[in-house]
Amino acid sequence: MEPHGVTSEPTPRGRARNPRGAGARLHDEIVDAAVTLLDETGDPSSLTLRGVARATGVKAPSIYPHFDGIDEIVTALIEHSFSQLESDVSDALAAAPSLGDGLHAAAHAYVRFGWEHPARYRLMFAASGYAEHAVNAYTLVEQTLTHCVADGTSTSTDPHRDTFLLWVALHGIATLEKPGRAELLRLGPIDRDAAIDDLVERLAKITHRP
Amino acid sequence: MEPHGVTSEPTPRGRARNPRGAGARLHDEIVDAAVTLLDETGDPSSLTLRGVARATGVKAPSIYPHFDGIDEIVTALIEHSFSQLESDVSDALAAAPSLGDGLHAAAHAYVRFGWEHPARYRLMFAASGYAEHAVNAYTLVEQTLTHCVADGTSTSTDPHRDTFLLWVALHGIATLEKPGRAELLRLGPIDRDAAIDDLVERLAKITHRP
DNA sequence: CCTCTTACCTAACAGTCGTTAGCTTACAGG
DNA sequence: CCTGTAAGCTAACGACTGTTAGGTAAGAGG
Repeated sequence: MEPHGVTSEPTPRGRARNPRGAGARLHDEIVDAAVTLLDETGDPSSLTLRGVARATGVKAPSIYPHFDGIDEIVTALIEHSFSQLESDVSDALAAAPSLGDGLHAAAHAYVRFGWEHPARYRLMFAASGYAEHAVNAYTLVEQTLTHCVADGTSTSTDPHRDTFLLWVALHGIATLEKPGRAELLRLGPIDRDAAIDDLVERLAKITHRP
Repeated sequence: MEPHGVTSEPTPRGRARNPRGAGARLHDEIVDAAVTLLDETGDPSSLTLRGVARATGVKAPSIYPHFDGIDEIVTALIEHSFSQLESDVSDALAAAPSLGDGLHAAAHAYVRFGWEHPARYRLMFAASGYAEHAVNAYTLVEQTLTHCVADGTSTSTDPHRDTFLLWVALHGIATLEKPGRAELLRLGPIDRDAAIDDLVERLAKITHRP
């Protein structure tokens, strides 16, 4: 480009341009940048079109070929996050040696997601319409609990209701922050991980793990 | 008022001015306006200095004698809301005929606040430092639960931990929205109010009410 | 009646935001 | 090699934001 190269960067202004057919690659880069931007700032108001463009390494107008505006980006971010949460939960469930352990592992995986991405977790459930996304992980847990009842691991008489109660409680603990907040609350030290196990045992009526 | 009134408004531009010594009255009006603004829009990003001024019926610079900026207004809003929540809970507790009923009533009052002011409730717990505010209502519940144990209404062996579990679960249900969201979730109809009672009984180990 | 302080205002600034219009540059197909 | 188009750019707009500087009107004290 420059005859005798003082400027060695591939593109003089802006970022490295995507190759010919791969313009769609920017679409995913934008969502990823929005995710890390939200995770790092912790502030949903940082999700502006210009801010996301900046985080992507792109000028603002370059967003428009891929998204109609910031709302579409946020929608994509939320969908991306829900599928991440869902696979976290189902992976934990699948990797466990037993159904009871699976429920415990799934509960921990769920709450961990909330602890590790607090701003994103809040945004996911702030928007109305979270129900459609959450339903997959939800029915997964409900089915597991039903199987637990069948094989005697759970004494639940209403897996449908108990799944709801368990999820509500986990949702509550997930919106807390993970570090020593309990001490800040002057409650004395409370082991959060043990609390999750307690909730699973009491609300899903799972007998103590062997 | 006016001798021959074409202009009937007391002050030609702006709002009715406060009387001489009562300039501090605007301070509370600003907080009230911020509260209703957030409750009505449901969007924390509507809490701008100019927006709050508009809702108060005042021009933007008139805020500065009372608050250094929007952050101070939000802080005042949060403190106001926590004391409202606290009095809601303690009123419910005090009005109940028995300790067990009191815990149920307090739980319902707590969740109702979250349902009726969703954006405000979220903002209250989004800011770090909510712990200092919540601690009052919290210890109130813990003491009540301890008394329940003493008089046999609860079989809890660890009121401290069980208060934490109960609060976490209530916090979870409070961040849901009140209308038929459960149906939206395709869970089939779940009675939210009955769910609250379930949580109180199972987590605080309260025996069924007479 | 006069004055001075209180309570609030207007005017204006710099910065950020979303959005449109139009330009530049690299590369694939002929 | 030439050309067309894809990929991303610059420039600019109008609207909104926080914030400062300085004005105006009303009412209490003298």
